[in-house]
Amino acid sequence: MYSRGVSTAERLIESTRELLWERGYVGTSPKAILERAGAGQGSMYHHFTGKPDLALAAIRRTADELRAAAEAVLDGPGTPYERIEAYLRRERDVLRGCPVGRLTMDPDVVASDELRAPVDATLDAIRERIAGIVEEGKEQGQFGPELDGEAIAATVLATVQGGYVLARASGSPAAFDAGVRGLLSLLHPQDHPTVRGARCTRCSTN
Amino acid sequence: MYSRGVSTAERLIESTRELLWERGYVGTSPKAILERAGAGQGSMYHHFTGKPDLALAAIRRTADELRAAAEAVLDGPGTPYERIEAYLRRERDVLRGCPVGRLTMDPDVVASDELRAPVDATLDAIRERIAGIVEEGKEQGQFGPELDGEAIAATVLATVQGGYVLARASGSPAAFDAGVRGLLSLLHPQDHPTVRGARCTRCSTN
DNA sequence: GTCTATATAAGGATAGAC
DNA sequence: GTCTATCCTTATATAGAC
Repeated sequence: MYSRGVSTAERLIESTRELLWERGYVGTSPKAILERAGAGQGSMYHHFTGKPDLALAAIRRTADELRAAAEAVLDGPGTPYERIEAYLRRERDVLRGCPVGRLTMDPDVVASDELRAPVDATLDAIRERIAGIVEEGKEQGQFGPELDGEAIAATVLATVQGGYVLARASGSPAAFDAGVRGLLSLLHPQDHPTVRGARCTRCSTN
Repeated sequence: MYSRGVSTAERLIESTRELLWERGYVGTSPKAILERAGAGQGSMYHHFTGKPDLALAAIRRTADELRAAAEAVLDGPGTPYERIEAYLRRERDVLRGCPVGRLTMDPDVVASDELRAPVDATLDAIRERIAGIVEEGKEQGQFGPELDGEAIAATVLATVQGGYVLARASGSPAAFDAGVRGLLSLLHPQDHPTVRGARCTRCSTN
């Protein structure tokens, strides 16, 4: 329960963010939000028109935060491969799942263009960023020319989002880590010792 | 609404399966189930002890069905690569998501060992089957020896589960297809024209 | 076995006092 | 701005008639 020096509206949004992450939209009631925020009914309906309005504010903030965090890693130092690896291995509370991705399993979120928009925008932005990095890697010869940036980016993002599913199903982060490891092994640019300068046409590195 | 020649218990289970797929566990009420099944309160509490009990029957059936369908494709004809490709490309109603995987985003399902068990068992069985196929492919030289069957299997499954997330976020199956395409391009065993029999150490095919 | 009450709590929102 | 009181609907379950 938030309290010190923070506005009530702020506490409502933060409590909603937590509950949306833990229980999703359909699983989160105004009552639960109010209890966690330490506020009464009146406060919520004073600052927001209702549950969807408050959820929208919470989702927007969560989506923006996730996008910024992902882009910080992707725009960090290192080769294209290293930046993708950094993204895949970045610290995660795997069993909690993705606070943005989980919303796509919420029927009421998907049914609302307004609630779904921030989710879509964030995943799409990260995907585009990764696609660009893959294209960079192709230019530098780190990735083979047969790779399609957009497709690989979708695979990278899907591996993360699906990794959460496998981890939560088994109750252990191991499957998430395995999925990431598998993907990195497929992406890995290796030294290709060839005879007499012969070049592996697939990998296009020497 | 089911009716002809099917028992009430059967109609309750099938209605629950549909609703769990559409709205998840927390989003599905006994009332909605009864309406869809065309049954009254009494019938449900006669055949089942309550919502969790009915949901368990529904989840078990859905999990068993999915497992059988996946294994049918994975045990089909073709090379290891082709069988994995067949699994990845098998017909799916992408925007509906995975009826089993989506349950991992349900707080009440994950909180219950009993409800989570069939979900875990099914995903795990498919993963093991794929891992075995990858190992087969390594023995046959179709996949490089540096690949780890368990890890690749997790990547394959995660790409599918995560593909649903991306597709539902964007409201289009395109991202799912892109993720699959990306993964297949990474897995693809290609002819490696080399000079003077030089061998690409990564791909271990000629 | 199935139905129609009935019961208690929770979901979601409004009204009006302070 | 915040609170409490109140409202109507739904969620989940029980009781008892047929």
